[in-house]
Amino acid sequence: MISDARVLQPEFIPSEVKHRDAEVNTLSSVLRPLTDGNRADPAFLYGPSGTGKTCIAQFTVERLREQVVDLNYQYVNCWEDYSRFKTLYSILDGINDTIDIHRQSTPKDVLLDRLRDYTGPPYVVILDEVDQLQDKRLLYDLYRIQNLTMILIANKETEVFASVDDRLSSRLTTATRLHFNHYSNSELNSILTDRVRWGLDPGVISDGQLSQITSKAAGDARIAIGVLRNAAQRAHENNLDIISDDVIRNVVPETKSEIQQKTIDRLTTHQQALFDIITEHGTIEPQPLYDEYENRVTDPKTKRTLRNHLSKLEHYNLIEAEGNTKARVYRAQA
DNA sequence: CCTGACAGCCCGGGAGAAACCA
DNA sequence: TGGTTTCTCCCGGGCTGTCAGG
Repeated sequence: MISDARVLQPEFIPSEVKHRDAEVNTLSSVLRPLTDGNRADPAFLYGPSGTGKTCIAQFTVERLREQVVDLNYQYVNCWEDYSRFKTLYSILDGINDTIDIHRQSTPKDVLLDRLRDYTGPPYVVILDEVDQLQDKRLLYDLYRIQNLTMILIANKETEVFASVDDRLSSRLTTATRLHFNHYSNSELNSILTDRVRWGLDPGVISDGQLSQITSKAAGDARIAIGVLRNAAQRAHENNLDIISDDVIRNVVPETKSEIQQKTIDRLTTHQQALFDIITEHGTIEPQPLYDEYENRVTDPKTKRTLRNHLSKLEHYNLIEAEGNTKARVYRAQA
């Protein structure tokens, strides 16, 4: 059934990408100075999830690396490394300059100094989910590093620029912006067709079934590929020779909640409790929310901390917060 | 009432200095 | 003396109180 599981994984980067020629070309031309050993202006990739931002960034840099003799690059996910320290650490890690600072008690901002002292070949840093970075001033510091080229990735353009101070935003306005739209159904279809050809045995899934998957994916390649992967896995577990319509139908909602669950798993128990209460109620006012939280959790945190958690949940697009002032209502994401 | 910016507190943990011990 | 344990300091990060503002 499955001949190559790798190509069905979300982090797989194909050796050629489809339907993003324009984006790849634009990004390549932005990065062109690197071929002469110079730094390139920052690029800013934004658009909804599953539209290929991360993939195209990595693909383009990889391809450039094959052409350019000397080029360092590092992928940083700012969701995981959301603090200034972690992001810097991760960036330094990309040039193997962290051997002697595996520790915390290094003098303040020695990490940034390190980076300033970097004199190697051009260094490209991909900052994914950059809107999750808690201290955006870091971007300004990074911008001023010689020889460092930034590729920023986020869902919404405004999320990043809103919380950035003026010095940086005036500079970032010159950054090349690339907007990624949802894939059309036929684009998704051809992406899936490739994955099927590379990853599955011939004949296990029909064209009609692929269309069935893409129509459920709403332009999100991550969902489409995830459904394909789960369907193949499920069919394999059930000892089926081919993927049945039933399997696909069952696996669609599972895959969607699986993707959200990945986000939820990264939350602390307190954050999860808040999230659970809000989802169960649909909408809820602050006070009842606090009350219920206190009932549900041993060793509850203070209201102040809950507000921190809630704004984080909102930032992660797990909940919505309506009304800025006393009419505040928390609402589960549709 | 409720929020969000700001600042300060505390905790865990690493590092280097200091103290201790054979 | 050399090796080992303890002390002290510093950092990042989570949490909280305060406070102005809606």
